[in-house]
Amino acid sequence: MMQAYNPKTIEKKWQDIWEKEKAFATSQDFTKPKYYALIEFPYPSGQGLHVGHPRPYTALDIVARKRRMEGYNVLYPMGWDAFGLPTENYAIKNHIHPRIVTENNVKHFTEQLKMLGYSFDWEREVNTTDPAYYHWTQWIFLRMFKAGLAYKSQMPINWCPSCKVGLANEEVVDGCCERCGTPIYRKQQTQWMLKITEYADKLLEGLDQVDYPERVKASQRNWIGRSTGAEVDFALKDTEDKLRVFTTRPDTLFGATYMVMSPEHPYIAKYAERIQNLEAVKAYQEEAAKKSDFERAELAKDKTGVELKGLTALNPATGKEIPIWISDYVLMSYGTGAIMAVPAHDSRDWEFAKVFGLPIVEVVAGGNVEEEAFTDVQSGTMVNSGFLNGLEVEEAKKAITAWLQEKGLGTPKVNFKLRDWVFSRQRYWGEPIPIVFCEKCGTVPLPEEQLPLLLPEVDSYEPTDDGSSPLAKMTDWVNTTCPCCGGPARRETDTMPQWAGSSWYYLRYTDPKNESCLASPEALKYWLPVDWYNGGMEHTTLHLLYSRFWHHFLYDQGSVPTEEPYRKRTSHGLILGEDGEKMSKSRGNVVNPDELVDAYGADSLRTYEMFIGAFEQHAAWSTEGLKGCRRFLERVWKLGDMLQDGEGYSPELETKMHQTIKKVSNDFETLKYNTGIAALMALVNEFYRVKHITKGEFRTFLLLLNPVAPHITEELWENAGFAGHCYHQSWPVYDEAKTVEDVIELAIQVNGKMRGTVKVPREAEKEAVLAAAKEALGDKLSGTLLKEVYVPGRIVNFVVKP
RNA sequence: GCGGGUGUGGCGGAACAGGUAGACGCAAGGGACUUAAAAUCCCUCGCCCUCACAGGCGUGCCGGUUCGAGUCCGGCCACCCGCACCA
Repeated sequence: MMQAYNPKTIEKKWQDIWEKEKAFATSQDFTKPKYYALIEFPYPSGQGLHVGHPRPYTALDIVARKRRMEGYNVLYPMGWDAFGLPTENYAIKNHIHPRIVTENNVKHFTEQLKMLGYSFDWEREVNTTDPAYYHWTQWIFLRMFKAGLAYKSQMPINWCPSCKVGLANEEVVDGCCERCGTPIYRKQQTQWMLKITEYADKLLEGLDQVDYPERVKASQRNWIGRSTGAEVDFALKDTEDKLRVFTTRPDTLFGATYMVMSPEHPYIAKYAERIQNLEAVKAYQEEAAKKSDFERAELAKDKTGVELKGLTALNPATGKEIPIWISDYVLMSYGTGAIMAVPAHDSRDWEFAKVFGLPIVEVVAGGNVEEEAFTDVQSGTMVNSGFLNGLEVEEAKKAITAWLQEKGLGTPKVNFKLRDWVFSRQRYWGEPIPIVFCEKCGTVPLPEEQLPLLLPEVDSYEPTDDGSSPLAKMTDWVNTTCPCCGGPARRETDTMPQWAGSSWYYLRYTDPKNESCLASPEALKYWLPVDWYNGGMEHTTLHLLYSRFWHHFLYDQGSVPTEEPYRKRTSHGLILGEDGEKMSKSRGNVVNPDELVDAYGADSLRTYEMFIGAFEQHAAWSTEGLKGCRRFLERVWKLGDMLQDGEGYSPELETKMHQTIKKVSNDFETLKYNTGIAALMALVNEFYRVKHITKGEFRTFLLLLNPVAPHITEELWENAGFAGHCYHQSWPVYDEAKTVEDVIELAIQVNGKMRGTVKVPREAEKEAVLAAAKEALGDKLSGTLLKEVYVPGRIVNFVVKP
């Protein structure tokens, strides 16, 4: 009888051995087959890890450990996405430098991760706040600037009055700041922008060549929001001017009975003199400006607007004079900021027309436009549309577009919902933007040799109410000389958003200490693309899209060898609190991994997190369930007591062994960790049932369990006197032929209902099986036999008429 | 509204490619061991009827295909997530 299972001592013991032996260091041998497994690097918050973190980390740790045993050179790195607001806010509140806060948090996270026994290559740790790292973040920015993809723009931004920072559209949720929940409002400010829209099509097309879950691809496509249609010019009556609109339904042009401009449309000022009801118009504009985007959307139900009296347009198809309205249901930021309204075939226009009594003219037959807008494009025939009459919608689109082009009235056009990325933050704890403003030379990029541009020490990290960065107060730093002419110049004082550093970190892991480039071409060529990238669904439209954009750009620059960064992406489900609600401090349902590891051990926690349920689905925490996994490992621990000599598998377990190797091998590849572990539990139950285990069986079992529970398996391996360590061994192989029993139990049905079973040799002839089945049924089989169904290895079914 | 997903015991969840629904685990009940408790071990565990055997019902609902449907097809319902006056 060996000692009791004590995870505390054995886990520490093996973690020390792995560290000392550099057990999981990535090989520099580029001739070996490679495998790059990546998990999203964490933001080192003050709270430390919660039980949600280990789920994806363990999942890919299993893959990484298995791949090493299969002979791959594995890169499984870890790092820190350490710039960001919470650290800065904590620093402000407690008067500590954010760098110190970050160091402490990173230290805490590192201890926690090491305590869980992950096989990360800690030699390749990266930290986005390290100047040696953000050197290259700045470098990429400069490259974008030189390529014309980074530009400064005076524009309304999403301003969070609490964080005192401008936000990207992606960071605004329900009109509120994603971080603090404060309602945002629009504020005019000069901002750095990245032209992600230039890559909209590439980002869309790239999705076809990668292995992402459908829901991830769908949200990216939806976010990019490509729509095809046409731009059409409507002449303004009694002017030389035209009002341009974008429409996806040029086929309905004959039904355009009025037009609507956004309240921000420049024509309102341009034609102010003509507008007879200018006061009412201005009042409406002011009202609209006061509303946040959120309020605009919330009040969407009721259409409001004002007609521009004195300014009308001509429908190019009908030649009829039609009124122009302004309404906040038309957005200045999409299309041309103006629309042609076709109330019969657009539900928003229909509602507006009903409110203001505007004419509704049906041009696609098939619905009842008095009741509701008919928006179907699949069925329906053109009517009231001159030369389009009788055509189907799709044909009409082509015909009218050709006609518009011929007459010089319009052109085909593609629009995207995707907007350029607001890249400035008026904050301290971020990468300085390496740009200088010179009166003579204008906006000047810092020469690459001057990188990294270090974040200067400041007295206060407080953001300013006027919207300028804390760096603006550092006059010593701000005032500099122009790299171009040597004259006086000022530095850009905004910093980059947190998304910058995380947009390329996976590249740095391949060559983390390189001082002359972001990573050597040899390393990139060998390691890219990332073979498997797991992360949260919440990063699907932000991080994942941004990093793909940077990667496509770097590919165009010749800096990386692949178009797409990630070959395969998976998303883990959240771990919810025991109450089934999302874990949060305010709900008080947060579970701390430190206490769990202390009470049950890292191997138990790892096993439970993988056993908790389907990996891609959310799962509620259960400490009872964790205890069950600890119980399983206790049973594993005691297998040693039943150990018998024998290198092979005992006859009664041979099939089960081969089946289990097959099942576990497959399940660990396909995110089905829960059933893989279930198979290992079932195998242990078998060992207990037969009350013995051969050395050969024990070896195989330990190796299969090793990626999940690495500490206990190494300890048992050593205790059993096996040579070397588990992590030196090859992954067990199975013989397909031996995964099937020689004698199988067949189900027997009568008229499709289960009526019994029969044991027959696997290779038995049909006649023999049917005879055996009949005998097994006995007098349960009565009536006229109509049909006998025998599917070898599956089922026997007798169809009878009673 | 658009897009994606999910519905199976008291619970988390299994079920290859249409072939014995409920693997594995949790909880619960019973028993053994113990002065006792914990731990451990053994048994039971979808619902109804039955002492038991046998039987009937059962994978959100209705219908279809099939010898046979949790799985395929058609039509619904409910819930969750993402996006949303994007023209």
